Amino acid sequence: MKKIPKISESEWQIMKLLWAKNPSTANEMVEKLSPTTAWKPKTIKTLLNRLVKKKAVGYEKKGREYHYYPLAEKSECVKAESHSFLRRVYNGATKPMLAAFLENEDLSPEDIKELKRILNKKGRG
Amino acid sequence: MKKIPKISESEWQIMKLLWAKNPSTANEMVEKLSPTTAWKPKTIKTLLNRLVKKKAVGYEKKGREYHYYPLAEKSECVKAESHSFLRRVYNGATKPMLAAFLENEDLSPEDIKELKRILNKKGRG
DNA sequence: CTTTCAAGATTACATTTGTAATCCATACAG
DNA sequence: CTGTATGGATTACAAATGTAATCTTGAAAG
Repeated sequence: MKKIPKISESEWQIMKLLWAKNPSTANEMVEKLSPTTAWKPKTIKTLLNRLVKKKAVGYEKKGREYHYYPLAEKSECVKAESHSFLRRVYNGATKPMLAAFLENEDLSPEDIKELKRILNKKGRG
Repeated sequence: MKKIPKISESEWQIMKLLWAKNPSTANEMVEKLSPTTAWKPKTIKTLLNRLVKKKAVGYEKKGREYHYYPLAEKSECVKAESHSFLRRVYNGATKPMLAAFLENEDLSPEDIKELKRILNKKGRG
């Protein structure tokens, strides 16, 4: 298993964009983030630089701009962050965490059906 | 709803101890943490101080020691941290998050049964 | 009472993070 | 060709965090 770099709260925003559209230019990301954040373009460049330094992101020069792409795998990062959360908040106990979410969060009947389906498959496995 | 202070990774360790045994002395916590962390006692005192400053923890003087107790409510902190995680990693989408955990984490047959029970109750609700 | 030792208060310091502004080089406008 | 604007590189700076050492004070020991 490769080692995944630690990705901060703000950096996660960037990574999610890159996983969704690979590759992206800095300006594309500025566009996509402008409705949801108040970040100045320079801020986004800084975050990209840090991610490059952490080897979470790579780039290729295309004309005057860079085309950035994720180096860290989404599934790995999600797993790491999930486990970190689970450990921090629930001492690593999966079931209580799931129970809390199932009880407290809104779920549509379709969601519930889908989750039951997963549980059934799991039970049989 | 009251505003809950931001609790860092390390501080969570402290808060969990205080929620589990309320109140606790600093030395009790040092004891409890010594198997799991490499923190020096002074480090733990620092974390307690910061939590006091953040109003997440209070204390009462008892003889020469303080008896520390949580001011922030566990359920509130757990909820805040959960939502933060959900937003950061899953853009706030509960179902995909649950599906990922259900599929990837180990669950005993009893766990599965219990979770199904919760889902059934939810479905009926 | 006085000394001392340990709790807590204060201070320390590097790293990470959030948030950007300024500097520099070069691809395009003319 | 030359000037300029823009993308990226470098620098900036405060707050938060991890991790702890030193200072201060008062309770306990004698």
